[in-house]
Amino acid sequence: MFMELITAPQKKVAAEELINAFDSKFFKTMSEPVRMHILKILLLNGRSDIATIADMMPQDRSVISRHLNLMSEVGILKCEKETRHMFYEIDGNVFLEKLENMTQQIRKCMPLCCPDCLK
Amino acid sequence: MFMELITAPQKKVAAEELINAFDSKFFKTMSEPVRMHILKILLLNGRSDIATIADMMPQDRSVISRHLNLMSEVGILKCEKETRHMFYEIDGNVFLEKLENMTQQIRKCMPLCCPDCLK
DNA sequence: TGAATTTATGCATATGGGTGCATGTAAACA
DNA sequence: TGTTTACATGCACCCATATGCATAAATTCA
Repeated sequence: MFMELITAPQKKVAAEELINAFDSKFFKTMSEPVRMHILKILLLNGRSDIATIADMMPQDRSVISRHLNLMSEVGILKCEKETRHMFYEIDGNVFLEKLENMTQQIRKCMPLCCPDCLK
Repeated sequence: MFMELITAPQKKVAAEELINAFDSKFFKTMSEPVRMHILKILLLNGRSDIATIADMMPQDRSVISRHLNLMSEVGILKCEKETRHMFYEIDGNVFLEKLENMTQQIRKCMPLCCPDCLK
C-alpha cells in the first residue's frame, strides 16, 4: 500500500508541525464570551475607542481595556493611539490567515499521520 | 458605492452568524497544552485506550480520562467502549469541518460587515 | 494653570478549571 | 467466586484569570 511508505519519523514531524500551528493563545482568546462580544461590536461599528466599546457592555472600562490589549497581542486586533484615545480595529487579514493556516495544516497532516481518522 | 447598499440589520445578522459559528467550547478545548499533547499522541498512534495514552504522559490516568471525555464532547474525538477498555480516536472529518466552517464564515462576513478591516 | 477626560495599572477578590488521590463500578480472568 | 484491571467520579487543593475599584499618567479644554 502507498501509506506504508510513510515512516515513523515523517509522521512525527508532521504531527509536531500541526500541533505547533495550533496557537494556544489564539484559542484561549477566542474561548472567552466577553471577548466575542467585543469582536461583534467591532464588526458592527468598525474602528472604535475603548470608552465607546465599554459603553455598550456591562463590564468596567478597565476590563474592556485589558481584553482589547490581549486581543491585539494575539494579532486579531490592531490598535493606534490618537490624541488620548486608543482606537482598536479588527485585523481581518491576520484573523483569516490564522484560521486558514490551521485548517490547511490539518488538511495536510491528517491523511499522512492517521488516515484512519478520516473514515 | 456598492458597499453602501448593505443595511445595518443585514450587518447585524451577518455578525451574529459569525459569532455563533465560533464554538467557544471548541476553542477552550484547543487552548489547553495537555490536550494538545493527547492530540499529538493520537495522531501518531491512532486509536488508543486511556491507559496507553496516560502511560505516555506525566498526568494521572483520571486526568487523562477527563480530558479525553471533554474532547469527545466537543466532537474532535470519537470513543467506543470495547470490553473494559475505552478507545478514543480523532474524528478527522468533524475536526476539519469545524475549522473550515469558521474560516468560511469569516471569509463571508468580513467584507460585508467591516470591509475596512481587510485593508 | 486647573479641571475633566481617557487610558493604563496595581490590588484584592471570586470563579473556573486542572490536578492527584481515594473510592466506586463494571468487566475480564484465574 | 474472588482477584485483577480499566475506567469514572467525588473531593480537596491550587493556580490562572476575569472582574471592579482606586489610582496614576497623559492629554485636552476652559
